[in-house]
Order: sequence, then C-alpha cells, then structure tokens
Amino acid sequence: MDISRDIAPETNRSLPIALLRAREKVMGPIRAMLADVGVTEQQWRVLRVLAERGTLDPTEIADRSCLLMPSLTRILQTLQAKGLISRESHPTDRRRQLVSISDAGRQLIADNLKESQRLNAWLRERFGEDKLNALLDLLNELDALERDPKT
Amino acid sequence: MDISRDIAPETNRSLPIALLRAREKVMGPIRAMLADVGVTEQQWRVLRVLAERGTLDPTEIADRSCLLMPSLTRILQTLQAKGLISRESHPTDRRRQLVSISDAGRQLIADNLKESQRLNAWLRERFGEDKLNALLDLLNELDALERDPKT
DNA sequence: GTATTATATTTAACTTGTTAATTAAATGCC
DNA sequence: GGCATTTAATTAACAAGTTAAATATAATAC
Repeated sequence: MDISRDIAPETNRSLPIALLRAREKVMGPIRAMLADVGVTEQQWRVLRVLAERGTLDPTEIADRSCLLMPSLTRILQTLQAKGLISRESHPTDRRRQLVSISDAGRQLIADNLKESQRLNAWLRERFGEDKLNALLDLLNELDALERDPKT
Repeated sequence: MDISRDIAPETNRSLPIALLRAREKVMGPIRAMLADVGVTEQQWRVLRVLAERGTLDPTEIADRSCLLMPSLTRILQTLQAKGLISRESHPTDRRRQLVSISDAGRQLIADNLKESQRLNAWLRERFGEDKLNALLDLLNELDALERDPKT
C-alpha cells in the first residue's frame, strides 16, 4: 500500500505551504525590524490600522488587521500597558469600546515607517513591480471566492 | 501630523495581509475536516511528509513541513502519544532520531485523502486551473528570492 | 587524547492562533 | 414592562509560533 503516489501536491505545489513560505519570506525582515522596537508583527498591524483609520472599535480592528477577537483582546491589553493606544467606552453602546492610537504609538510608527518602506521597495525591485501586482491581484481574487466548498 | 497618507499600502495591497487572508481562505475548510479527526493542520502536515518521504529525521521534517524545531518537538510528542508515528534513535549518530509514520497514521491519511483532494479540486475549479498555477509559480518565485534585504 | 567548536534536539518563556464558553449590554417580540 | 434572542467583548484551555538558552553528542583542531 504505497500511499505516496496518491498524496496530493508536492509541497512546492501545495498552495497552503507555498503561502506559508512566501509569507515567511516577506515577514522575516519586517519582524526583525520590529523586534528591535519591542512590538510584535500583530501589534504593529493593529497600530497601523489605527493610524490609518483613526478611532475604531475592536471588532473593526480585528477585521482590518486579520486577527481573531481573543487574540486582539490580549494585544489591546499589551498595547495599552505599553501606552501605545488608549481606550474609552462607547458613549451610547456600553458593550463597545473606542480604541485610538496614542502619540507614543504614532511616534513608533513614524520611527519605523521609513525602514518599512525600504523593505517594501526592496521587494518591489527584487521581485518586479508587475509580478508583485499580479500576485496581489491573484491573492485578492482568491480571497474574494465564496466561502463554503461544501455547497 | 496626519500620518495616514504616508502609510504604506492599504491592507488589500499589503502582501503580508493578502497572504494571510488567502491562506485562511484555503485552510479554513481543511482545518474543519481535520478537526473532525482530531489532528491539527500542523500535525497533518507532518504526517503527510512522513507518508510521502518515509522515515526522516526531525530536522528534515521541520524543513519540509515548514515548522520550527521547537514546534516540531511538541508535535512529535503529541503524534507519538496518539500512536500515529514511531521514533527510534539514529544507529550511528545518537543526537538524531528517525521518525516513521505508523499504520494508524497511514490509515488516518487514507481516511482523509479523498476529502482533501475534493477540497483541492473545488479550489481548482472555482479559482481556475490557470490562475492557480500562475499563483503557485509567483509564490515559489518569491520564495526563491535571496534572503537578505539589508545588502 | 583533550579542548574547542559545531550540530541535533529539547526546554523555557512569552505571544498568538483557535474553538468554545461566558459575561454584559442591546434589541426584538409579546 | 418582561423575556428570549442577538451582539460585543472577554475568559479559558490548549496548540503552535518565536527567540534564546540549555543539553547532549559529533566532529575538528591541536
């Protein structure tokens, strides 16, 4: 019973693995940069979303930064303890919160924005602008597929 | 000081986020399938690598399944406790181990292979064979870039 | 042969991912 | 109003990701 020939794609033809490897390739240098500042990749994502969109409630932050709520809960606690965000309760709906980035948070982003852009530029140059755009288009298109493969 | 205009790509143009979302789209159904069997996505990757390549040492398993050694250590312990793999020490190098999939492990793969292939087929059909291949090519090409953007 | 260096694996400590359960507040229905 | 139903956020429990340090064995240098 040799199962090896029945097994689906080789790892470099396996989409999940290929996505994982590609992500690691791109994130490695960014993680290294952030480690020097003492924030994780996920904390950085949250800060950037808040800097981009302003005050948001946790549900929208989770959506935009691709984090699940339980993870976000912990991350917001950490960021607040570090003084990088502030939270207040929603004026009319007491279940919700309003989260804002602090001046220190904005400063942290400003301090690392240039290096972040440099890494992006390196990728664009090394990989090619056209290929990068093609890749992003394909990924977004994939993400836009309807959800349920059972139907 | 409005930082929002300086901030790099929108999230749907951010490669790390796009890779994350795409991966979640692809892995969601697979994870659901595996949850029914009681193995995680990572445990499934390890089992498949062992089924494909036969007996391997942990270092090579880690490389092929895209796991870091500390994670793999824990996963191998779990898989052994479940009786899905067996381990013996290397005959000449006592630092190393030799890991093999067990009959139960092979059976688990056999039991889920068809559904796994069905999910792959769904993706190929829904997304398009050509696009899928183009995506895999781009991802592999990205992964093949030299590592260090500092140079 | 012994000391040094390198390699394979594990452990530790902390953060996040994931699913399920819980709490608290709002909404809808009668 | 009172009660079931939704919704926002948190907590709990366990698996995995990540970095650094520890352990054990091999290989190398002298």
